[in-house]
Amino acid sequence: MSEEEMMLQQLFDEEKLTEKQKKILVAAIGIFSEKGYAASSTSEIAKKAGVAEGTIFRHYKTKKDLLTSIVVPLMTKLIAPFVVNDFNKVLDRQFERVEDFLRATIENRRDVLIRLLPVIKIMFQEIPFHQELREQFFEQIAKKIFDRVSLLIKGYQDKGQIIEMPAESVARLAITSVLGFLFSRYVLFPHLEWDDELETERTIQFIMHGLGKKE
Amino acid sequence: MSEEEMMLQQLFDEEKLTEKQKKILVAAIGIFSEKGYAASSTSEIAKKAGVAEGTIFRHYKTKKDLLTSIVVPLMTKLIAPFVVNDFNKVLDRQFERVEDFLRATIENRRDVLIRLLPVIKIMFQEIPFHQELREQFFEQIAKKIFDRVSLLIKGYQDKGQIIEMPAESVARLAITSVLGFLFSRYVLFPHLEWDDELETERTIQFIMHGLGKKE
Amino acid sequence: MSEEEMMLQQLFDEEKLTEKQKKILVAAIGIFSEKGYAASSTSEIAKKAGVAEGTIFRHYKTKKDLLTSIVVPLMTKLIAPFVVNDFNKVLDRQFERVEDFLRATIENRRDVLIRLLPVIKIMFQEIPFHQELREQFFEQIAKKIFDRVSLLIKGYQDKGQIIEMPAESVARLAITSVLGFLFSRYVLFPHLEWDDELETERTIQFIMHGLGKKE
Amino acid sequence: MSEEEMMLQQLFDEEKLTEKQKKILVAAIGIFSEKGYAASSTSEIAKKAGVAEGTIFRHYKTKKDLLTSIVVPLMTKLIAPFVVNDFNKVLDRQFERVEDFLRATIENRRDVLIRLLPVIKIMFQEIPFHQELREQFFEQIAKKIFDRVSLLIKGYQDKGQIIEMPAESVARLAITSVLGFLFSRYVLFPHLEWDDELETERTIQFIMHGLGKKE
DNA sequence: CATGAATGAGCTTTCATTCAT
DNA sequence: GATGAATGAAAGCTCATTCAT
Repeated sequence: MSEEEMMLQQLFDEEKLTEKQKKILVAAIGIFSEKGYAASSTSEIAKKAGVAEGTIFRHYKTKKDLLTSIVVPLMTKLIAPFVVNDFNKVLDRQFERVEDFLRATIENRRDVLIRLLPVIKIMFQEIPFHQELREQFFEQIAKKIFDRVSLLIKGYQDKGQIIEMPAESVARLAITSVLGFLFSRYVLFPHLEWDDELETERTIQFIMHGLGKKE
Repeated sequence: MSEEEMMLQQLFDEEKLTEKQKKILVAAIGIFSEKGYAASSTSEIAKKAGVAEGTIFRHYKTKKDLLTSIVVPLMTKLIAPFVVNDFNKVLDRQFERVEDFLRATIENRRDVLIRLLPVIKIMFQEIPFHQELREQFFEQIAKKIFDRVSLLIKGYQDKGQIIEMPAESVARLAITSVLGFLFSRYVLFPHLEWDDELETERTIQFIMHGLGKKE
Repeated sequence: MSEEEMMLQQLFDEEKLTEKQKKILVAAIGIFSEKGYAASSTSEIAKKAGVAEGTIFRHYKTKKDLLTSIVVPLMTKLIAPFVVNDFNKVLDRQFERVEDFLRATIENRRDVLIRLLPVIKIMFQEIPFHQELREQFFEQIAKKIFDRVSLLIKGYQDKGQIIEMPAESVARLAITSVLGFLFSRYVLFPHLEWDDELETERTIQFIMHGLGKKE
Repeated sequence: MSEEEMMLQQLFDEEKLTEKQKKILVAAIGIFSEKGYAASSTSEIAKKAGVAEGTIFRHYKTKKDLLTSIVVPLMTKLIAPFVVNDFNKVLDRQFERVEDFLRATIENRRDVLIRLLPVIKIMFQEIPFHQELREQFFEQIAKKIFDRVSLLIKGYQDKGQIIEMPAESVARLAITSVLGFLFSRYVLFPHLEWDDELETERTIQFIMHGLGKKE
């Protein structure tokens, strides 16, 4: 329960949740993430949460409401570091070199991501099928993160550290590389042995210098 | 219907499909891809296919069978170029430079990918929830492609074109970059305007040289 | 079943009903009439009809649909004699005296009413709670019957058989008297002993001459 | 609130009702009358009354209890004038002519009826489905009123004002005429324009002399 | 007294699957 | 082979009622 408690705290810290609500959320996250939203039944969630089925519907008007109550706070959480201005200002100046910035970002977000992995999985699974989630994701997350990242990129381009290329393309390439790493590491092949520090470093080096050998 | 016909031909060419079967498959792909497997009903598929509900179950014992009949041929299709030996031999020698190989591969697979996109979407959506699919995917696809790609990588490393790094890492970085591009292009932001040739080139350059500026 | 068969025939003669549909309708009429629409459960109807609950919903999309399918044909049936023109023409001329017309009308509708009594009960019970039924009732039934009856009244007024009074009032007084009789006879006090012929005659005499003694 | 207060006072004057109880009763009457007893939920009543759901069940053991607590006092109220002996004695002598008695009765009861209309509607809607209500209605109301009215009728028959006919029939004809008027006026067509005084008079004249023209 | 969270039985409805035609 | 009516289990959800606070 401790690990789950931490996940809940990460996601819902501001809100006041009763004991039953917590149990429902933990159970729902577990089952949604295991079977997918549509294939999960509220009765199964209730059983796993140890509450009556009616209790779920007292707190969440519909099953979809339950999904939303899980995914939307996640979105807020994910963009948090990009919208907190102080943090941004620090960021810009703190890291002279791109490599340092990348390393810090990956380190910084890694344990949040790991802890929230089940919820992130739900989010990506369900985004294609629920318009409101999709809209929220693109307008709240994608746009905001992109704006923030664009500024950073331009900063580093001005310093001559990053090649001249539209920010869109730079952002796409860098972000997919980082996410590709995390996706491989934690979703596709979590069962393999990973030297996290080494692979992080390799990913960063790749982003900076590619795979080609300089002669 | 022509576009769908082509998709079917791509996927099921060897098998003999009756007219009704084709309609069922096309309808199922459409609905599975739009709503997800679990949220799709066989009655809706039957209606869209213009057949009776019973007809679906005459050809596919269960709903899951229908899913399998759609996704498994796709897997076979996707690895085809990597297992056809002749093609491989050609590949190895044909492209002196990594860039040329990457360019050719992307070009080569792009329209297959586009045409099969709905089915690919279904595959990735459902893999997490169906063990047999997952196993098939890892053992048939991931492993075979990785083996093939490893050989290629070692070849280019021997030629001194690619830096020394374990093939696993090289493969991961290269593949996620290519897939990240295609995913951004065709799934996340298909509505944006893309200069395909230019972005392909940027992706290749990124894989080879990264984002860092050489001074 | 014979009595119920006749009821169904009266109500649904034009439509082709399968055996199961008939059973569902008969069961639904029985239970709706006994407990009221809202207090009846589809599972109880299914059990009484001897079909699976799903079967009900194959034929009637919703529970409300089932209600509508029962009540709307009744409305059509009830106004039938007033909209069939031939019948009307005959009516006008056939009965020289108002008394004869009233007697014929009561006789004519009595067994239809008795047979359809459970459905009529449902109709009046549910009209206050379902707008579409209410609208249909007022526009289809009330208006059409009133129009027809108004003409008759004016005819008899012209012949000097009925006092001068607006048709609305005449119609109201006559109709409520007839319905009041039938309501008392078949709904409120069906368990009392009734001399039907005698009470019919009394009702007619009352409509014509009232309760006051002429000296 | 004033109109509702008056309704409550009419119905529950003897009992001591707390503020919450009054709100519950008013809300329940409103919702029962609008949707019917079975289709009304206690939670909706609680919300409309502005109390917690539990509060309803503190005052009324069950939902049915709430219905009974509304309908039974109504019955008592409705027969009140017929069982108060003094009033009866007065009645008998006060009105020489039947017409005057009818006029006085209609006038006398009209505003009570209007004010209690929602409750009366509930009563008639639910009587068919609740045996205790039905029994109470027949034994308390119907019988008592009939007894009282029979006496009156015989009195007027003795005076030669009413034709010789069994009291049952006379009562039925007179009562259905009066109720038919009130039902048309206040339930079926309340939206039409009514000249109340005129229609009352017409109804009385009809009861006395019928629709037939005397030659 | 009053509250409202919690309950679990029961509701309407959907669904994959079967099978007589 | 194809059909679609029939099934009954299970779905999401509502509700009257209870009870700790």
